[in-house]
Amino acid sequence: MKKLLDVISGEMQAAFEAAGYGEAEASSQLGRITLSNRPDLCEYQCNGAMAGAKKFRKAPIMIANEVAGKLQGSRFFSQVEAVAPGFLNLKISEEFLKKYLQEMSAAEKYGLDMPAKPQKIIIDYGGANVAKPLHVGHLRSAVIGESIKRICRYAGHEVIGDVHLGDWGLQMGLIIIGVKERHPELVYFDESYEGEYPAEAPFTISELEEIYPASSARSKEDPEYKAQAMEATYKLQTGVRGYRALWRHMMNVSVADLRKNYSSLNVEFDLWKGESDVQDLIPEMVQYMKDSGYAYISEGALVVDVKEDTDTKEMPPCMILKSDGASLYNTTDLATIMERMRLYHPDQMIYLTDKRQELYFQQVFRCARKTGLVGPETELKWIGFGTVNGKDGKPFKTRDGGVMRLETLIRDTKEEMFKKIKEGREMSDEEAKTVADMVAVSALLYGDLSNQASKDYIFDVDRFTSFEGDTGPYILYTIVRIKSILAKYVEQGGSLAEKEGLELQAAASDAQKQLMMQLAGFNAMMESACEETAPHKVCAFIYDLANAFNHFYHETRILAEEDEKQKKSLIALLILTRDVLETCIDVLGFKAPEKM
RNA sequence: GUGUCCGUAGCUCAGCUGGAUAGAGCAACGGCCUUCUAAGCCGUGGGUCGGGGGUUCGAAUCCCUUCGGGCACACCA
Repeated sequence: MKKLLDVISGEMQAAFEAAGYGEAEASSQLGRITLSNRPDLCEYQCNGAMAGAKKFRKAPIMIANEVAGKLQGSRFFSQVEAVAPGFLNLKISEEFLKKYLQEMSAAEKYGLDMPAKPQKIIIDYGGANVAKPLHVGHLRSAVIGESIKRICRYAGHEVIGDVHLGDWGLQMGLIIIGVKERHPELVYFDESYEGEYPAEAPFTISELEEIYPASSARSKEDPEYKAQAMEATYKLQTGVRGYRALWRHMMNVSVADLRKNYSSLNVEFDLWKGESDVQDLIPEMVQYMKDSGYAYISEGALVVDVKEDTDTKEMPPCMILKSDGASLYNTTDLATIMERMRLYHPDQMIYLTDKRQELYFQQVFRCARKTGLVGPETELKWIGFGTVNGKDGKPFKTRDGGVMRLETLIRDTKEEMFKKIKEGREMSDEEAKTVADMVAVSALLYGDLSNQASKDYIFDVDRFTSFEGDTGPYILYTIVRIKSILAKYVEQGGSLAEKEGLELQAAASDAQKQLMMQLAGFNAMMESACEETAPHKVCAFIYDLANAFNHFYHETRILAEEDEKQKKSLIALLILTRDVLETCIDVLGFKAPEKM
């Protein structure tokens, strides 16, 4: 379905042409219509007359007048006005708007066109490491990645989400020796042991999460300890049985915990792959890079040059192997790219990481292209997100200066929300708990997603969980309000079934028209949110939509409407508003309760 | 040092393919619940869009410069 702005821009363009301003190629944009930035004067505007003034050597107001003349009686506009110095101020026809929304209601995905060629997209997000607790920073990667995945899916693409665990590096060695230190008697460390290893893990998730930071801290001060960890890492990677068995336990315990945390945020991955999955591909890849002449030894390390003539900055080579011959992050990432190309041959791979990794991904992407791992038909995209800061503007910490665990954060937010609900509403504990969880998730996700991903942002739980303003709870409240009216309508004997003559009529008030205009922008918004991988656009849209609805709500008696036809029209509008809002929060990753 | 991102109301942020009077939320103040959820709605106050220069009929938006801040710059991930 054509976007509303495109429809009316087409009409405007035709008017420019009819008035004799169509022949020049540069004028093809003259008819472009945008939302008005002066809602007191008009609903939409076109500035083409001013843009064309120079080209046609004519005063813009004269052009505007001629174009406006061509549009008198247009079925799209109820008002076309040429205003100094050359603005074309437009009001849309209620009848046309009504028809547009009727078509939109009936259309698949509310009029969002599906791509001619759906893309296969792999999105790598989450950034979780085995045996390391998730913290606030992981919230961003998970939440933004999940939303981008859902937006692209809704827009008609095939999207595969991969958590891509950090499960193979030195951190594993550190944990192994940490475990060994605490429980040297475990069979995993007995190299002469040949029997079956226990099925039960010798640690819980909390123990694991305690071991890693302790080991990590110690390795920084104690070179001997670090050497042990490196040796353990080596043993694990070369396949020592006991170490592998221990590693599998770490994986199982940790992945179960990660799943739990992610699912409490409605984050779901299709793939739980990790660095370990591509280890077997590394020798082959390294050999290929050597044989093809791309890789060479520099300062002892194996590297691939990724400089380009147009670079204005230093571009260090992409390192494939360290000088001691060991693999590193780059090696695994390149091997993963190779594997993904073989298994899925995606049209696009999207990586979501902290923005500090920008240069690193530039190197890896260039290397992958230069060496032919990725062909020109596959797009590599990196999305960097900003740091999560505390109210002081510095990286977010707990009160005592430690790292805030994601689990704690989610729990605190849910508890806080539960309290607020019990204070303000009559609700059983059980129901309040369910509602609080939903509202808390909306607060966290909306709080994050409404900011532009690339920017740092201040994480302020008090603000996100606030009942007021531009927040997740406000959006949910609006949806619940609509649901409540619809429920009452049914209670009073109405029916929401499609065949009940719930036909949208032309707007009966200005507030209603504003709401309808806002709804009509859905397909354009969703398309651009997908193209630009920008969940915050969805947030901005539903915030405007919720405002438009609440304004309309306060001016309009819906259930008390006496004209039956008009009442059904209002109900149809409510249904559409609810559905669009729910579609939007679904792509953001949260849901609305029935009551709150 | 090189590169890069950012600087908009007291605070948190939109707006940036150039358009008319720069917008929201919070905070402050004032209204609106016997009527569909007041977690709402309406209103008031609050701005050298970091500074300077340029391009343009027109600049928060484009270009240059300058100040302030964040981040990155091969054997970490």
